[in-house]
Amino acid sequence: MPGEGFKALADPTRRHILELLREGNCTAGELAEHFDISKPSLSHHLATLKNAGLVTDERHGQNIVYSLNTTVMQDLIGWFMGFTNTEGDKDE
Amino acid sequence: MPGEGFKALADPTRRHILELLREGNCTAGELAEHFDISKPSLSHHLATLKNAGLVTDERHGQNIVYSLNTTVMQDLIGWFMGFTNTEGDKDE
DNA sequence: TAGATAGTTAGACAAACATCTAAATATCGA
DNA sequence: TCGATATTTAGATGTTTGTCTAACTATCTA
Repeated sequence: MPGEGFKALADPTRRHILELLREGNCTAGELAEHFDISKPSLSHHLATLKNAGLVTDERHGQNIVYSLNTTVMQDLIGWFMGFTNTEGDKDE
Repeated sequence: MPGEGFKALADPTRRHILELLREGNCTAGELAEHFDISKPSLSHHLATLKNAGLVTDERHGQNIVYSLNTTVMQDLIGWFMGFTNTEGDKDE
């Protein structure tokens, strides 16, 4: 059920996090440098993304490195794909 | 700015409306038959979708017919596409 | 024009959400 | 083990969201 994924995508900060992660893995601190919100707020957004399965985290010493989970991203894209090429489903 | 679109997609009822509209245009009343919420609530969801540009409405006599706006849908898909085939952006 | 039907707008309310500060946990280095 | 650094958890607060009922607007038909 992709519901959590869509809810996670509703917030612009979280979409921006995903865009940053697309360029490469980041620690929570590195991500925080890109935003004007407190670290606890960012941590909360990361928890939301993790809960939705969109990112994974892994501790490396003092840092926690976040990575994109493209598999779940693909699932969401799959939903959208149902809205493209609908002509093919009908009579054309 | 696709922000409104993503927010509109965050609600399961609204996603279901889009899925129904994908099969063909519907009046507000026809859509209402598929949900257990009041008509004002549904109307509010339709207004949200319309505000996001995801649907258009047109009055036909007593009825108001809602249609999918696939163009805006494509814009959202475009955002997702940035997350696929990222290998191609790098070294492969 | 009066009544019925289709749909929206207005206003209220509880639940969910984004944010903050303060405190806690985890790891590293001396 | 002690202090510094990185990050999360706890608790509070203001805003947004989804829902409702009641009332309103628009259109059709007799």
